[in-house]
Amino acid sequence: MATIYEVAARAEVSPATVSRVLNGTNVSEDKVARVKQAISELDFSPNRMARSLRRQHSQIIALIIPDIENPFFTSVARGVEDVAQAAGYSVVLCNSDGELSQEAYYLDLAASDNMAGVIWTPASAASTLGRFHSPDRAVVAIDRRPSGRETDAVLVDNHRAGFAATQSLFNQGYSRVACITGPADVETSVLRSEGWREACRAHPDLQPREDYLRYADFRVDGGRAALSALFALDLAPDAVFVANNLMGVGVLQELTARGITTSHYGVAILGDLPYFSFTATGATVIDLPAREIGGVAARLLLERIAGLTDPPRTEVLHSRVLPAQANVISR
Amino acid sequence: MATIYEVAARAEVSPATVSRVLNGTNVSEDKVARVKQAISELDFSPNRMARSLRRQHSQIIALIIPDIENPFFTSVARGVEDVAQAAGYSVVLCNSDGELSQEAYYLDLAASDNMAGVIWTPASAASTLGRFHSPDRAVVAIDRRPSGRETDAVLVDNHRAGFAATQSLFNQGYSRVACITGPADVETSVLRSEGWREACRAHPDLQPREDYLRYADFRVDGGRAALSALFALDLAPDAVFVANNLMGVGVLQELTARGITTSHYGVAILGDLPYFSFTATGATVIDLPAREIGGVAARLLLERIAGLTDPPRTEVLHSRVLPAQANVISR
DNA sequence: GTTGTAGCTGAAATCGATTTCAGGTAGCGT
DNA sequence: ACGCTACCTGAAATCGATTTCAGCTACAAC
Repeated sequence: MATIYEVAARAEVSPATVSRVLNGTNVSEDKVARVKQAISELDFSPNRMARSLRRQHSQIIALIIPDIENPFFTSVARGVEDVAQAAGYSVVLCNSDGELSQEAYYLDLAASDNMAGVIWTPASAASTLGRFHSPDRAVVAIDRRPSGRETDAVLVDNHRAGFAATQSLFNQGYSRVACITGPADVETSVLRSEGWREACRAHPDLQPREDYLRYADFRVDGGRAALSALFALDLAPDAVFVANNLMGVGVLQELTARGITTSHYGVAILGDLPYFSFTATGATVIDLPAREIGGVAARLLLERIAGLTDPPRTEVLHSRVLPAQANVISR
Repeated sequence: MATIYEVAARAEVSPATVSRVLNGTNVSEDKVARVKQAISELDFSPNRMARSLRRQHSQIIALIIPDIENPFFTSVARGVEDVAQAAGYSVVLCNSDGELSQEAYYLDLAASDNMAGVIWTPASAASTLGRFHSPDRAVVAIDRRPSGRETDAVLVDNHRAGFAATQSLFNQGYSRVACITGPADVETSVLRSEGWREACRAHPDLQPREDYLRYADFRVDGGRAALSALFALDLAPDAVFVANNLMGVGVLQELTARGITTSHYGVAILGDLPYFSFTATGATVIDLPAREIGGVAARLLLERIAGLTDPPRTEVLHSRVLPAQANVISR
């Protein structure tokens, strides 16, 4: 691959001038023309490693998420990529698997690779930026916030979504509504379950039963096990609010296994599963604007990369309750 | 962030020695100790851009796929990432959207970024590596092959899978089996439909009808439209083999919309949809080992990066027909 | 005692861009 | 004519590692 020196030689200018042409600063017209000519003749494209080394940051954004096989994060990734790519940045995908050690590994990587910025879903409330923490490093949190709140964040209205989901179950006539949420040390989990709790309180003849609240792991099997445990209670609930999409799958699996249909058992799931649309699960789904979340996060990050120094901002996007049947044959 | 020079100064050795410690070559024990001490005191980690510039390739692998929101490719990505990460490489995710221009953009990027290698699903049979083509660049194709066949490839037994899927529909008692496959210029599409054709031929009292073969786009809507068109034929088919998972969703949508169930209409889908397991779609699913494909591709790529110069290799992984009910309540 | 070999070590070159610094030229005002 | 900007330009330093090259030491063999 050609270098800037070969271009310079061919155009009979100095490498500095070539660089200036590349970066659009003041160069006389005839030299610009000669350089462009040489560039195309040599099929030259600048070496990004050399550029990054000199500039002290690369054109790469790290996206750290807990599970790339969860369609929610896939859509987020898509949103991030669309915006990032349009701005000339590439996205490195990093699976933390929800583990602090993996997360720390990737943050370290982002630092030693001088990546332009990081968009991440902190694995837990205990997550920290480690060595990536620095005033001039761009960071945006997605879906949850890290322990120190000093970064930009893009969130959904978790509390309200939990409330609305639970509410809709009451409206459907159920009275003993349980809640299966994520790990207790994840902010998102807690907010969603508090939405549930509040909706229960608002219900006149019912106190929220604490044994109706189950902390699981945001995964299929965890959701399934949690529902199983709920069934073992003396007075089992007759409906359940599930705080993420995968646990929702687990719940539906368990119901199917027990031969129970959603016409007899209320299910509201926070977060959708694309391509499920043709099956009548009968569950109420609260739609999360995943792709938009990614897009907004990327935009905030790019602003930081460009040097914005405003105090941390938080964008809250809204979820949307889909009526129990709307997920049938839509799309 | 500390540099190798600061470490050298603190350990009272030359930068060269620090580098040697970092890379595990001959250094006396006491200096190794001093250097390690200094490294940990300064919390030093080497700047990967500088390293990449000097070494002429980075520790980054590009993964170019047509659709990150397709669970098949998501699983592939997961498989690639697991293997790559264990070897100290990161994965940059690139969505080509099946378009040659996007694909070319990312290949260019991989070249100008001196990425260690590329794993890709060529957008079409017309895809070429462009400027990334070079004897000492590592490349592995996944799922399909590019026009020149000079790279390693990881494929599935497309022809056989198409044959088996079709066969299973005949075995279930259907006799007019149609086929909905992908674009005609994609190798994978063609092989799968040829599997279908052969299975039809093998059936004594039936010639494969060419109007039963539909080329679509591997997407939901395309599958749906294709089935719709099949229904419009004089003698409509009574079963259909669908050549990928998303088109399978489209087909199931269309059937649901028409109030037809899979007990009256045969459906065999090549490629599964994770998390669908709890719904009894009644469709026969041919499982593809997506994650394994990614893992194998990454392994082949790493071998090339390490300098292997054998002639191009092709690994074929096997699909597996799941009986029509096995996808209910599994997992 | 001399020579040879093996193993360490540091100085300096190198990777390919960007950027600073120090001119050089041209045009304009007085 | 002289001085002042304003604008271009190229030489050289720079980013932070790796790697070559040559020198040094220590020890063994003859």
